[in-house]
Amino acid sequence: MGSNIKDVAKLANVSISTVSRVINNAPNINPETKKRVQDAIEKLNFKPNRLAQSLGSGSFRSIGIVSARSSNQGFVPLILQSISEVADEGNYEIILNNSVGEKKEIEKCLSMIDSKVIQGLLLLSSRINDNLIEKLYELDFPFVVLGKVVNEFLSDKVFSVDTDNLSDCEEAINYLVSLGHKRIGCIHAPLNYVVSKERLEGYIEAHKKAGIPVDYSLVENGGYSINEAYEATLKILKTENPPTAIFATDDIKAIGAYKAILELGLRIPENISLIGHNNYDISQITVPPLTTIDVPILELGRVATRKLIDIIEGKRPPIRTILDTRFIIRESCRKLNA
Amino acid sequence: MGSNIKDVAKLANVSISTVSRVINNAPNINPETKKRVQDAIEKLNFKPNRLAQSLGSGSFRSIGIVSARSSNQGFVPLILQSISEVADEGNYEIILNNSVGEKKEIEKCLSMIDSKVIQGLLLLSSRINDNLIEKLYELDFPFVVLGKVVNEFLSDKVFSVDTDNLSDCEEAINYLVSLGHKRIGCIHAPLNYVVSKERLEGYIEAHKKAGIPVDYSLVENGGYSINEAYEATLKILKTENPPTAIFATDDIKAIGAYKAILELGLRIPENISLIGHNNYDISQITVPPLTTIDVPILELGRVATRKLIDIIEGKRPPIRTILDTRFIIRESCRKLNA
DNA sequence: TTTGTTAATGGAAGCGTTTTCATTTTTCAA
DNA sequence: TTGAAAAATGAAAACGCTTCCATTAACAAA
Repeated sequence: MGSNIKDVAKLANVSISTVSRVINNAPNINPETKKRVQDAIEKLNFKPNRLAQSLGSGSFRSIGIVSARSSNQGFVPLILQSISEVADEGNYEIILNNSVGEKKEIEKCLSMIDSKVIQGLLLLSSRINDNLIEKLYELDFPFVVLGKVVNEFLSDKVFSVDTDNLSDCEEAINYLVSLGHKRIGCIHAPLNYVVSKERLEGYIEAHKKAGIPVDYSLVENGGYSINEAYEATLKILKTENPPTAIFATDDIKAIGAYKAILELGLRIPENISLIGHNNYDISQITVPPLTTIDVPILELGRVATRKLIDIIEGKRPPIRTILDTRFIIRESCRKLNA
Repeated sequence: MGSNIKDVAKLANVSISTVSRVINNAPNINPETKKRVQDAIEKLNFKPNRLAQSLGSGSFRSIGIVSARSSNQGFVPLILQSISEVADEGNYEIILNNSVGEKKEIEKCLSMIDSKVIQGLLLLSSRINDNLIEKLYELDFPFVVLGKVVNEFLSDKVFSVDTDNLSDCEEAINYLVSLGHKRIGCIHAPLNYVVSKERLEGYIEAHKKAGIPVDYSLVENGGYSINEAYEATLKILKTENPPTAIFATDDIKAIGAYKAILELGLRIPENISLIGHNNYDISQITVPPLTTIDVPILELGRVATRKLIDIIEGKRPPIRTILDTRFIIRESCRKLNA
């Protein structure tokens, strides 16, 4: 209990340099010496003090996760799981930054960086005017963004992993259009997040391409909670000329929409077609099951973490990686009668 | 950029000891000296190297979270938020241990402890045969468990924060009984987690007290996912003598139950009454809204984290804290006709 | 043999703090 | 006015590693 490298060195009858070499798997060690040191380590149950190692080497091997950014609560536990997986493999610790509010978030990040606690940062999403991203870029600190960086100067300089939100949302709307829908509502998330804006843009773009004018009275901010989405849906459905279909940019919002639709005595898909996004578990279980877009959340976390570790270790991974999504047709949409 | 305590000392014309004292708010510093040092710190934008501080002081000020324990995915982001809040206040970092599987989980914990990375550990739930708890207790390492410790030797020695699952589940069953229900099903989580077992026990206990025999063909393991709960409910409903009410030990499972019930052409609450547990957002939005039990998740996280920090800092907080839950009657239950 | 290389190891100087102990300075009661 | 206690500060030894540099040993080529 409480042995240090010195004790090991003494027991193995070598210098602490040699012990350090064994610990770090350095080349050019006599196999016999190595064995002797390893035996001593075992015997003393020696575990290197990570703080001392870090101070000596200059790296604590840890990555920070800026998680409060993800408005989407279903997302977080899933992605943390895959991030942990990869971080563990690379022998990195994960330090959480859950600060709420941009100011506190930035403060906490800078503090962790300045005090040498973290070697890299993973942002779980990107914002439209992302001050943190700008700061990190200026500092030349290793970081990866999950999502698109919209700042025109930075967009091709910042490492990111993402899906193609624009086109997958277009696909969803195209599908509705192909079923004959022309009045399609949209419940989106707050637009200061890039992902939210992109999804809305996909909705708009598809309309343009189909030659259908967007009726903005059918487009509502559904906030972050089921309940806000419910309210937003209600609003849309109570417009003078209500939609025949609704696209929710997130399954959780779709859940709120279900509620509103049912409450007004309408049925899905008979009266209203509904599409979600993300393919959370719950989308399979709704009645009827929800047509949605599958996002490879775990893979997103894995790829991003690998990329971040590469950057930290001086490699040059691709700047931007786009992962595929998958449109999943279930039973929440129907063909509109002519 | 990259200044250290030495630079500050030089600029302020004092020794590094004095700078250290200022940083750490030690007593007995001349206010003028202090001012001078603070100015120098500001001027050089000096931020103490946390790793060096830790090595010097022997504490990195960080707590580990064993999170993969929580089978309950809705729980994690919420509680992480409140944990972060309190940890930030106390100037502690949060390091995530998301290892899957008991063996890896224990390994990772011990490794973090041995290598001095963490000063305390928060277990997001307890298991029936909890080897990690035993190990931590033997090591006399600071830790807090969210949930009950059932090992008879340890139960009154391990710090914990919890709610009274047994009695809140009893209350739920009592309510159903008061509505005239005698055949009540139960969808529970895997019983290797204490909380799952307790909730089932509450169900059983209430039956006993009411003089109603428990029919174990109505008790099913609903696993971790909505889908497993759905399957379990289906099984219960298809028994020869199906129940008139179902208690799901978690709202997520209740969602699975909704699906199964509706699918069989039954209605809630007309044909089947349903009660959940935890009062997640979604329970308000189901049709009809779900009667459930509110658990103060955020408060649970806050109290546990405060307790852990107290332990780390040598104080003696109460061994066990029980927080109140609240039975929330909504519209998913009805009185049974005689 | 001698020389040049490479493998294997040790010594010691960091890394950037905290903390103990000693020393100097100040304060204040007698 | 003195002396003891308290306040303020500094010097230097930790803390437990990594890593650079030097040294020795081994071995092959000349």
